Amino acid sequence: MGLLGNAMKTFWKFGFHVVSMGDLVRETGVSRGGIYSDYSSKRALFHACIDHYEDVVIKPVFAPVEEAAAGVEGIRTYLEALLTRFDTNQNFGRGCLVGNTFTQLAEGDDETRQKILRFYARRTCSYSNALSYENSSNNRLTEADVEGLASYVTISVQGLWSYSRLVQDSSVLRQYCDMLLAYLESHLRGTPRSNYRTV
Amino acid sequence: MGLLGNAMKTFWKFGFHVVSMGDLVRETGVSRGGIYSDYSSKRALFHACIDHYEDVVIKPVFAPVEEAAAGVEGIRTYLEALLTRFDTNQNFGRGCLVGNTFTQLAEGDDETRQKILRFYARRTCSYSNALSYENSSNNRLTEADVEGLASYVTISVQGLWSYSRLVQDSSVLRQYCDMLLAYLESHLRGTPRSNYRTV
DNA sequence: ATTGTACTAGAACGATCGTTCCACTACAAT
DNA sequence: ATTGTAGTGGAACGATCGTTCTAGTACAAT
Repeated sequence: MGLLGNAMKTFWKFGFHVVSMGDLVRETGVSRGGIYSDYSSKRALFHACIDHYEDVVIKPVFAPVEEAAAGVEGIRTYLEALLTRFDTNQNFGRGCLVGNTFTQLAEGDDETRQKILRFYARRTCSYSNALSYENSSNNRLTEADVEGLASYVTISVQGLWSYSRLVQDSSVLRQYCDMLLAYLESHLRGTPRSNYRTV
Repeated sequence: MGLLGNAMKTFWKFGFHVVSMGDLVRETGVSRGGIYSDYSSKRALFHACIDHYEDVVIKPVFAPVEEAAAGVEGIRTYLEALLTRFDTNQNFGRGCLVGNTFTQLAEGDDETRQKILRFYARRTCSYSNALSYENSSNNRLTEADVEGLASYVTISVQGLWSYSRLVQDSSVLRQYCDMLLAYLESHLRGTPRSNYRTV
């Protein structure tokens, strides 16, 4: 799996401050010298892990949202994949590496903070595109409404990831996803507003 | 403000692992000996801080949800109070002490984990009671639906607290609350389902 | 065969950690 | 006036931290 992958897993599970270089040496199988020849510091390695996390963990599972014609179904596919992970993978109980990180940001660590902000901005932008596509069929919502809905999804999914770290089985998470998706559909797929007004 | 209050603030802002005993001495104004005469360890102090947090931070602002006839309005009042805090207080940017903590739980720290689980169980139970009261006027939802809705609120509010740590102004949080409350109302206050079926 | 590269295990560095201890002070109770 | 209590500032403890360094090994390229 490699240095980066194993380091990512370790940070993901325990958090930056809890993980020591000794832990990393043990979990990655790479010596101290080997780690420091590739990364200048524990923090630099951690930043690389965040990038790696977005590439190998988030990107594949998030891909359905980023398709041109994603719509609510794209978001549904994403959430289904998340729930499957929670059920079948060893990833259950870890939450989201990025989401975990910003609850333990040291003051003044603006580089990490900016990294995280950009991460969430990309998610929200993708949600916005997906929902905008869905909305384009009947234009029930204004663009501002779609943006608001996209932020709603970002924050809700943050809650979902967080909570997945705490609970033991995924049924409550599954129910949460169903309700979230029903909410999106009720906003986007219901009878267009104009019909309500003119009838 | 006292030892407990200042220690709580410090842990809240930076997280358990980042805060050192030296930080606590500086921030609380109490000497090392003074702290250790009251609490057996840093961890014991932290646990006391979580209890103190629930008492002095959560309980007052959460009270409207726990009233007998809370309903969705009780939850609205709670969320409004949260948003006001985010806007006016120095608490902005800290998130929730409990929510922050479980993203950085060390493996095997079951005592803290149980503390956190109980915290969220109490929130969900209160939401359930509040929503059950609202539902009692028309019994639109089953008891199981009300439970599901209560979990939905718990997870959503977790997302809200988390995200409050990241964003700079509260407008996106305010919008989130409005949408969440509208969702609750649409489930509880709409025309009873039986009407849809018989008409 | 030699050189260079990449890596290893682990010693060692200074710093800081949580914790304990000590001598001392302030002050209320007797 | 004496005692007891509670707390102070700060030294000191062993442990562990992130980081650097050294000596040695494996192996591909020349």
